[in-house]
Amino acid sequence: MRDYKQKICYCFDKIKALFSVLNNEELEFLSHHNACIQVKKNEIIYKEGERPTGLICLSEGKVKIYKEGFGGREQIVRLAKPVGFIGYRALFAEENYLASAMALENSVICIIEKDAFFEVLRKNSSLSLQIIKSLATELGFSNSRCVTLTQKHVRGRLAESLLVLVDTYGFEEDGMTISAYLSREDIASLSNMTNSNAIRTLRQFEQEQVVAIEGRKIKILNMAKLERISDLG
Amino acid sequence: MRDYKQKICYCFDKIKALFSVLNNEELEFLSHHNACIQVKKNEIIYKEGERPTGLICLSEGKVKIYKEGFGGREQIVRLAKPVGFIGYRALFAEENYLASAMALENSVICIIEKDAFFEVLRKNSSLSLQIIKSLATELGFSNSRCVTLTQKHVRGRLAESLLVLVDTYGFEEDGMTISAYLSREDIASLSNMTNSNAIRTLRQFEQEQVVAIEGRKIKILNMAKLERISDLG
DNA sequence: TAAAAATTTTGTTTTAAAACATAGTTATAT
DNA sequence: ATATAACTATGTTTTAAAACAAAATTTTTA
Repeated sequence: MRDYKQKICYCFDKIKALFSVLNNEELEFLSHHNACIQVKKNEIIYKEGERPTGLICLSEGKVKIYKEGFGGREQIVRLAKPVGFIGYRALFAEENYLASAMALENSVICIIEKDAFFEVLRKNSSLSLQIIKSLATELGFSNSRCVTLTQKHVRGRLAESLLVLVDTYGFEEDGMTISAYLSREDIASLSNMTNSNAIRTLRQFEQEQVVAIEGRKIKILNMAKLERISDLG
Repeated sequence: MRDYKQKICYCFDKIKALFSVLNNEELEFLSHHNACIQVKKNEIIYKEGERPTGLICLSEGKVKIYKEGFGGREQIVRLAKPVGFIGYRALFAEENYLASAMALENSVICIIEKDAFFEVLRKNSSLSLQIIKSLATELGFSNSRCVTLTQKHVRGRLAESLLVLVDTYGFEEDGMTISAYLSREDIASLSNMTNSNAIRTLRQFEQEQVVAIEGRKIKILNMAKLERISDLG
């Protein structure tokens, strides 16, 4: 596990949005048990097997949550965006992490101490209900994604992944460039396919004028067609 | 949705075990907002797209939770055993069902009215925490299973499914016969493969003396080897 | 009990995707 | 500025699993 040194925190205000159901006193309390850390691109925030020490909030940046599969083949379970939680599953299940988290770009995270957080959680049932709802929603995503990752073909999976990227990170100002610059490797891990297939299929999409590619920059030219490819499987 | 008629309930005592954190008053309250229903083998309890009306508890029997995939290909998401909840994900996410539930054998379910349950939930933070924990645990399973279903080969997937069956339903008195009699079709849906492959691979396992087959009855002859096949992928 | 339906079984063919190989390109560090 | 490493790209071969087909068996029902 990374060595989390306490630093002066400039970002608690940002993550407040995640705790809209708390009152000022509770917010104040959490802010005193909070540490902020800058993580560099490609830096690992936590690793599979480690023990959670607190509730991690992503304040700025982008993070991938991924699992190591067979023969070192990686699968991206989830992409996190600010402002949002990461690593909460293991915390709530009282387990060690089952996945790892890595910054996709320079990011800022806040860590709220475990005990402090649970103290608030025990008292505030609105917060509990909110967490129950979001865990249940995520479980739904996970189940659905499992079906598509196993049943869709390469084209359908890649198309879906691009849509997931758009859903998660949105577009740049031009309204067509996906606002996330993943490596082909990461696109492959997200789509559950080999590197080669991700590259090849992306190239196909370009030839079909569904996307335009410029290095890691991907522009969606024909959203409707992309959705059709995804839906077709 | 099935027409849930109120019936005299003989089974609330059984499902009480699920609510160990509630006091007698709360239990009493829930028991008055509870209906018990017998469902026959192959009967559908709820379908993808329907709206949850309450918290369903499986009191007796076995139930599969499955999703319809592409080209009607079914994937079993989870197997439920008594005593346990089913259909709670959609209820907590405040969504319609994303999966369907079908009885694998004659079963008894109890349905606790939605509003009554949430009323108790809002007041009892231990119950909330318990639910948070179990949702988080299940999310972990779901993520892990997704990796194995996509990355393991047919043999590994089938071996894992047999282990899941054992984990969930255990053995008969002989200590080797899996205490669940699924169709080959269901074994295939659980292992994310075609019918033919499930049958063929099961036959292979028999030839390798890992299992013994007698119709739907499956005996595990060599657990260690089965685990090895599963771990190898 | 016979007929029909559903399920299980086995063999063959086809195909999608992985594995492999190798070259070109871009980024990083010295 | 040049060397090294990391990433991207593309072609070829191999392989695992799906698709297809058709028979045998079991279960259901009329």
